[in-house]
Amino acid sequence: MSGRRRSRIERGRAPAADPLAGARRLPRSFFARGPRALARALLGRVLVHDDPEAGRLAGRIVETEAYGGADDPASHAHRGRTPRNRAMFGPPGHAYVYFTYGMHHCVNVVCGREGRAAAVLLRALAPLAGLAAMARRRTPREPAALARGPASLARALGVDRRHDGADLTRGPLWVADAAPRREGRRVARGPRVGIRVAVERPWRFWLAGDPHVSRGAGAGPEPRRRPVRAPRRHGAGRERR
DNA sequence: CGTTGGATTGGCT
DNA sequence: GCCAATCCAACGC
Repeated sequence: MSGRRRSRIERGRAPAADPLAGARRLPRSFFARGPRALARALLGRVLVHDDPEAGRLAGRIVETEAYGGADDPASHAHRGRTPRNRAMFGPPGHAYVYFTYGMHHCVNVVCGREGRAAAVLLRALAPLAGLAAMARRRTPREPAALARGPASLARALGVDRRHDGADLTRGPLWVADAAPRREGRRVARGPRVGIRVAVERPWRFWLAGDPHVSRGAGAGPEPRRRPVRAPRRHGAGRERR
């Protein structure tokens, strides 16, 4: 949120000629914070992949999930460093891309400080550029579904294991600070999708009402804002991070 | 070295 | 709503 000066972005409807005009690449410092804070801060920013072949592929981040390290039983880094999760322990501002289910890739943004595992899983984007190229690689071609869901998102942007460990502050894969950021939407949160442990930690964040947010396998269509009795413990039972 | 199941998805019962 | 697809990381022996 620096007051950068730029001719006012098109207000109201505007030709999406170049949705990234004037966009700045987010610096390392932006990623140097805890996963929950970053998960929120990333909402509304734009993930960009200047693909050597497909050209510019980009979408606004509308859904994220925070993952910690040893303290987070749902994290890949829960049991320490391994060949797969090593990027999670590296410096912030890099990508942690993993392969799963024998066919899918998922993209994370590494955060926090080097040596301590933490990352934010990118779960859904509102496509902004390269829609045609994205549609070419995706099965449901409906625009709203092109990058809905972590594996769909990776597929749409052409991100795979080659990007594991990539520096987001330098390479073709980066995060832009582009307006309009949230279009007035509030940030909603709920349990992480597909996670069976630490369900009491609502570390999934999304822009309320955004049509590009994933259904969340089994987490219900539009998660409730407040599951009536959310045992919010005070004092004891408080965990770090 | 064998086994288990996954931060998922799309198509079909 | 259910389940197969399809690889391989993590873990147990």
